Amino acid sequence: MLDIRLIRDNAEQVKQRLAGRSGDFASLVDEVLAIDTQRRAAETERQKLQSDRNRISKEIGMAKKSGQDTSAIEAEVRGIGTRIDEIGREADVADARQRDLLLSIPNLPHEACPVGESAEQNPEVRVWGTKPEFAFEPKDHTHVAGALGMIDFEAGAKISGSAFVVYRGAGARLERALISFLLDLHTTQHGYEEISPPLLVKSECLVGTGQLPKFGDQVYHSAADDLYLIPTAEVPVTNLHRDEIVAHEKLPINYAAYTPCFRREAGSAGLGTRGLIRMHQFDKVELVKITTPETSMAELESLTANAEKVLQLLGLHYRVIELCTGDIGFGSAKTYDIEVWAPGQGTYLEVSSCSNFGDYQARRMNLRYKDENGKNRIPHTLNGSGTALARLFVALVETYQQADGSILIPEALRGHFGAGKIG
RNA sequence: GGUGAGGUGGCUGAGUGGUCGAAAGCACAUCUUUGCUAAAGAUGCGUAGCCUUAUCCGCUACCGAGGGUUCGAAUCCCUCCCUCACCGCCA
Repeated sequence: MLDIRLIRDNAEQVKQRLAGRSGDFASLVDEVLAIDTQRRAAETERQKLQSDRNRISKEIGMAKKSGQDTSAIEAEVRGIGTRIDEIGREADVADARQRDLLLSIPNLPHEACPVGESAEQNPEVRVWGTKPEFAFEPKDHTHVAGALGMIDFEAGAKISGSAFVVYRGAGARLERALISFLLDLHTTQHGYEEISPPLLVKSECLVGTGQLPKFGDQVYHSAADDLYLIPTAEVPVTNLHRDEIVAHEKLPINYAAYTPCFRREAGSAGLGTRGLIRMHQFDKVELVKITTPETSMAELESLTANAEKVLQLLGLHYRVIELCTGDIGFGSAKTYDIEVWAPGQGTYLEVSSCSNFGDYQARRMNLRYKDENGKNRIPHTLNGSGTALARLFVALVETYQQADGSILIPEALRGHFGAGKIG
């Protein structure tokens, strides 16, 4: 959520920076400005009337004590009460409308965010490793892992429908090994605290991180309980500190969480047709940071480096791209995507999206921190996958497949997996 | 799911209709004094909104949440949520 004062005082600048995004938000800014004027006028009027009522009510109390008749003056205050109700409703409606509008305006892209219209203009930041060479035609992971009995799409479809999968045997074990490899790496080498959160959350959490109200059709919802299945651990983990004032000594806060992620993928083309690449449910280890505004950009670099380390240790070729203003996520101010090479696909797959949200999420969830001078300030929040599992699984299987159909397990993972190869 | 007890400021905890945003204690900050690894005293110390050139002043709201009664609600009434205990059920 943007600061209404920022919009009020720098409307043109705000519009200009939002213009870099895809979509037109200038009219929303105008609308919020208009409602803000209305809201403040009503609020001022209401408070003046309340002040009158408080004063007169006090006089009634004192008059009654001294035995005077107060019926005339009571009637007068009744009139004020009616007026307060009327103007109060007006103020409340305007206030709610203003909040709705603010919640549907995306974050301002950071000055450091490259300007561009779409994904084609995302600059490549760096490349690690090289595309592996094969003495044979590398196969798709569905064939390699399918032949070894590691994944079963038919079983997934039978139980839950399309775009669900059952991992089994070495596949299930590989998935589990990856999860503990990732968590161990981030908690013991990178200084993150491990979190295992609930997978069902209240709507407030989704508003806090920005999925609601705009993207409600992408999350699973249990109407009977009004709870939502998390689309990413970002939601419960960042909201751990919703409505809190955190002491500055605690910053930066670093959390790592493994959770399954649930996404409806409504309207996604090609859902489930490319093996494990786009599923309704997938595992992910998420990294979340809460930092001071001064350090958030440096923390974005370290968070991204922490995620990259995963691919380096597994010996997987990848590239890092920076999202341009036209491609950046709704709440993000600056984002790096890490894309791993999948030889069987002949393409790079996004396995991590590392974003600095600035104060956008923190303001939505009323998260603050007390600085060195005892002043309440709004911290910055960041998150990134470290990394998504299903696609990591794809890259691993496709990169380490052998001519005989077996899969080699990279050195770094052998301790967790308990073997050097599959098949 | 049932029954009972509760939800007050960073914490503990008073407060059952009228100068209560709320006593007191603890914690914290600044200052003073004695002195020295501590003690005593003074002062200050919640959040948000409105007004405003202003983080001054002033005003408003907030005592789990939302409604209601009343001239006036932390205090009375209703609904809901949460915590704790016991029972039931259960991985």
